[in-house]
Amino acid sequence: MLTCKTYLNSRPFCFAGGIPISEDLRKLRQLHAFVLKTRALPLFLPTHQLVSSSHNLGYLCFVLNHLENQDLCLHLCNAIVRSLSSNSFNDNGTPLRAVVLFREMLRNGFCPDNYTVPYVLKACAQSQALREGVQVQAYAVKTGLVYSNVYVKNTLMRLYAVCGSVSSARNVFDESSQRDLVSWTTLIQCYVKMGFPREAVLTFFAMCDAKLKADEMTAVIVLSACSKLGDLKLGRKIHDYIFDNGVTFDVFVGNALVDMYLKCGDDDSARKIFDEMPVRNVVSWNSLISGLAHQGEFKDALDMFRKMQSVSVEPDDFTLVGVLNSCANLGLLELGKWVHAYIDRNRVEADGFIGNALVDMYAKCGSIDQAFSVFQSMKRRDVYSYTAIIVGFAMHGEAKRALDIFAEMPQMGIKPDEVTFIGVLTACSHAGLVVEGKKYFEDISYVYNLRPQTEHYGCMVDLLGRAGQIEEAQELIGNMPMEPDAYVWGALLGACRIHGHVELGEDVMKKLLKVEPERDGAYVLMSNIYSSANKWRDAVKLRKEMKEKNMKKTPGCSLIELDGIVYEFRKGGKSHPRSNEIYKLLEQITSHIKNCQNFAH
DNA sequence: CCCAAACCGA
Repeated sequence: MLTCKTYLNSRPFCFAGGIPISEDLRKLRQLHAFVLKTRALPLFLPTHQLVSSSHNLGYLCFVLNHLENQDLCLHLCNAIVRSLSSNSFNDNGTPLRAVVLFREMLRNGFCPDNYTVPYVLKACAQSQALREGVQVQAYAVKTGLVYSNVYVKNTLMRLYAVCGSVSSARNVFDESSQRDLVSWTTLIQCYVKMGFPREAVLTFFAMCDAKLKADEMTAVIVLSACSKLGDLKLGRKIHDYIFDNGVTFDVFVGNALVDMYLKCGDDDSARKIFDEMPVRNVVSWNSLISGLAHQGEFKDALDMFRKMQSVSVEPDDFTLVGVLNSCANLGLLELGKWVHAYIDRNRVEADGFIGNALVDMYAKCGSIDQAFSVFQSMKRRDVYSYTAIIVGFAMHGEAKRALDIFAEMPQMGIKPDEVTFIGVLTACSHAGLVVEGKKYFEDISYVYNLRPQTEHYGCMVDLLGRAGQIEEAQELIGNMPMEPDAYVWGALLGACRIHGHVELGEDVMKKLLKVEPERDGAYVLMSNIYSSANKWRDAVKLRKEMKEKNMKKTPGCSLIELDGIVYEFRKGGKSHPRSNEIYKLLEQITSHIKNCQNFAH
């Protein structure tokens, strides 16, 4: 005789996957027998136990259908659907089992209700199962749930949001006037995720017009839209809104504010918020570190990383990517290696973001072989991995290796993006591969269906210009579908310098000054052209003009790390204690190089 | 039912 004791004695927390099917089935049979006999469930049967039987959802449904109390039946199914869709229980395709149960419910004559549907939809959203979700939607439309229950509506919007369909989410939103804060927030979120921050902010304002007040979640999402727009004025406005409307300043809001201020270029406000946060978590530190790195303030980013360690906050992937990025841009190979060792100690393999950041770091720090070995050891490589190593080889003058790696991409099923082609074209440019470069440039549009950007034209002008094909470079500029920018003109002016075209140079300088009047690059290049043509008077005149205009100097700057100390050298700077000796040596090297050049000619 | 942050560039 089966008693409830039998059930209570079995392990209460055996989840599916942990137990063999046979035992699962045996338990269901026991349950089946019990239900058939009593038309009731054993007392105190925990839901977990039912969930653990979820390998046989059809059978489970069938069993439950024999219960006398049909309300209880539905209630149990809902509990199971709910736990199948919950976060704590969603490895290896568990969420989709919620859909299976939903189907079994219909097959067994249950009527899924306003508790079932949102959770099934949530499960679909988790697995990005749009096809299944749409079928559930059909049910929700047929039963009218979509119109009568705002939870159903919101989870449906959420499904479309994660599947990337703004218009469908918007349709659901528009369909009935029953909307709450979550509906608005989900729509705003959808816009941000799909790369329409402007629409997100407009929707937020529409929400305000509809007399709804944002909560912390809405605030966080709208702030992230401001970050993406880099619109400081707007960001401040949202900050004021948060303050005026009593939105709780929790750690999420704080983090979002730090992120927003940094992405909008207001470091001081970001630091102020950070300092005043009553509670901080690793994300707070990450926002600060990656935000500073994003602004190009790599040294500050690393200072914050040290501070973070001094208060014993464990770095996560996001932190390490920010740190590696800073190392890459400062050339800090030693710290980069330390991070690499840290990763090896704390995880199995360096893939994804971390692996890509490592490849980039080693490449930028001059260890191209290390970069390549990390690249090769990665189990999964994406377009970022490939681009990082291609750009790395290109920077190191190894055009052939760069192009060989590029040729591998199609076989691996990875489509190059715009940045990849920057790497490919610079590789060609440095190696003087004009014919190949032209071919790759054509391929951008005709093979890969991408649109060449101003940057790609810049590379091509550089490539043609260096090779002395100035007319062709000019022709290319003439055919550009967009306005040439400073890089394009700069590349052409650089070519004029290399090949000594004074008159054309003067022309190009004017064009360059038009698009970039505030920088000194055009003057510097042009005065070099004059000097090499022995037109000293023109050169001096230009230098004088430059001084009068008081323009922004592009600081020539390099960093070198020695025994863990970073030395920063600026053009003309004398900050180093032994700068006299350094300049003397530099002069010797320069004259040595000049001698070699003369010898070569 | 809705919460933030990261990797490739001339």
